[in-house]
Amino acid sequence: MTETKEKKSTKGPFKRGAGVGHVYQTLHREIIELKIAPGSPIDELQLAARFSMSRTPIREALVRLAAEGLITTLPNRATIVSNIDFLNLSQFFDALTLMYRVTTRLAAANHVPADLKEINHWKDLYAQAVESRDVFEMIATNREFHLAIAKAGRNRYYVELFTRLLDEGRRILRLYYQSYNDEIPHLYVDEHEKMVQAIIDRDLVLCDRFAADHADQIVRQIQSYISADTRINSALPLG
Amino acid sequence: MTETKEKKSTKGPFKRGAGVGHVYQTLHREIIELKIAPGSPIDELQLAARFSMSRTPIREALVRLAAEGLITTLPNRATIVSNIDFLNLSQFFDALTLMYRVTTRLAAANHVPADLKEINHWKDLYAQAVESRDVFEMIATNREFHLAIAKAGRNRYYVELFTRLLDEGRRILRLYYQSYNDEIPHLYVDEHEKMVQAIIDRDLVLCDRFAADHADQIVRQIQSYISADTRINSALPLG
DNA sequence: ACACAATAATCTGTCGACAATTAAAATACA
DNA sequence: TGTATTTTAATTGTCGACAGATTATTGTGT
Repeated sequence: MTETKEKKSTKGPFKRGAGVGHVYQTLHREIIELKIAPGSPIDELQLAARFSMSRTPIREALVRLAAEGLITTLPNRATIVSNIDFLNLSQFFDALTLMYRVTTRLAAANHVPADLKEINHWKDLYAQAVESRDVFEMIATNREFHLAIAKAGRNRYYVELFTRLLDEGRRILRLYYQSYNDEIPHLYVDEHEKMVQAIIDRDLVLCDRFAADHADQIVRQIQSYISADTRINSALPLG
Repeated sequence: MTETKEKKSTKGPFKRGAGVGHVYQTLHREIIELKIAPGSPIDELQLAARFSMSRTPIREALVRLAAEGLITTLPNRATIVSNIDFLNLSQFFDALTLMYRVTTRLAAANHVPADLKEINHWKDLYAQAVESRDVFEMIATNREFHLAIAKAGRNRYYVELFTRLLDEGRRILRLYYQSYNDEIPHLYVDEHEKMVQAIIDRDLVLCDRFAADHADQIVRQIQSYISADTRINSALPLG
């Protein structure tokens, strides 16, 4: 046999228990990228057919997503993609700002050379996305950039919370990207540059200030998007 | 029929989908309270027999616990209760301290009268537990006290992270309660009193300082427990 | 024509069983 | 006797099917 294990058959393309992870990751991305709109019902049978597997592993993936708050299960009724609760956005902004500050500070304190390589990698990709005016790529690379900083800070609790917050932020930005303005992203490129330099210099105070400023920028941007939004009732929960 | 719905039979004491929640809560508590030791294997068949239900709802509860990090699933092999990783305790201390400070500050800013009632309730219960020298009750009520403060702060992201951290702390304290000293708890009673007063006065600065001090106390306490621990290899992961 | 009740359809929650995989036990061999 | 190899056992991951519950549909009465 030239190939020991690639696909055990045409039906089951995943080996033993890898399917759940695949379903989880796929749905996660589709929810974050608003491929599935908030409030949309999730049909287990449909997913089972789509991924060509039983409902059982599908449900396990859904339970994971529910634990993360990405989907909401109405008991005995449909499970839906969680709505973005615009009524409590201040909680989100507050936590996001704090995590920006804390993770950047910790990165300055704890980073090793390998971390800088990763951070610079995403910093460059973000600048590149700005150059080519690819809005979705900007949103995605910006997330990875700040997540790389968080990982350099070496605190799994912060990394976990920050990941959730950045993902939530991606959903909101996607929802309002229509009014995206390409002045702001260039500003972000500069701010990213300054943050990285402060991390390299291990200047905690400067990191904290840059991170706070950066967070304020993003919060203001999101707020301006929302207030500039013209769609009627776009912010109302569907349920 | 005098009773419309209580138990549909002697076998299934829970109605439609309430079983998973029960299993989750029960296992959660048993893990937190160290009824099940870290590293212990979790047998699905055994749990299914114990709760007299199929493996399917058991597995869903386990997936939830795994998402929370309380259990670890080795693929195709046993799932075990997660070990406390003593190598990265500083991450835990750092995050715990930050959450103490942030939640107490927010409580000062956002609390309403009903919150104070809840906070005072648990403050009194803690003091009472100290009086009766019930160590486990101290640990439990202390958690509820600080969680009540966090809830008064009205930020679900912080409440969620803080909950996880406090639970992790409970596991560690349980592991080392043998050397519990009843001088410290009295100090905590005073500190709790001062924190509540600062919250009532809406004094953010004072809240921050008291919370930071309180966190430092607890961190020092845990650290002293660990260094005073005489058991050989008690801090080593089993795997 | 509208409100209400009965019925049907659809989807979730649960179950028992089978397949795949790994750990343990038994056997063979040096 | 100790080590490698096969066999057995136990346990996880997956499946198809059934039962309970909710929503949509149809039917009935005023």
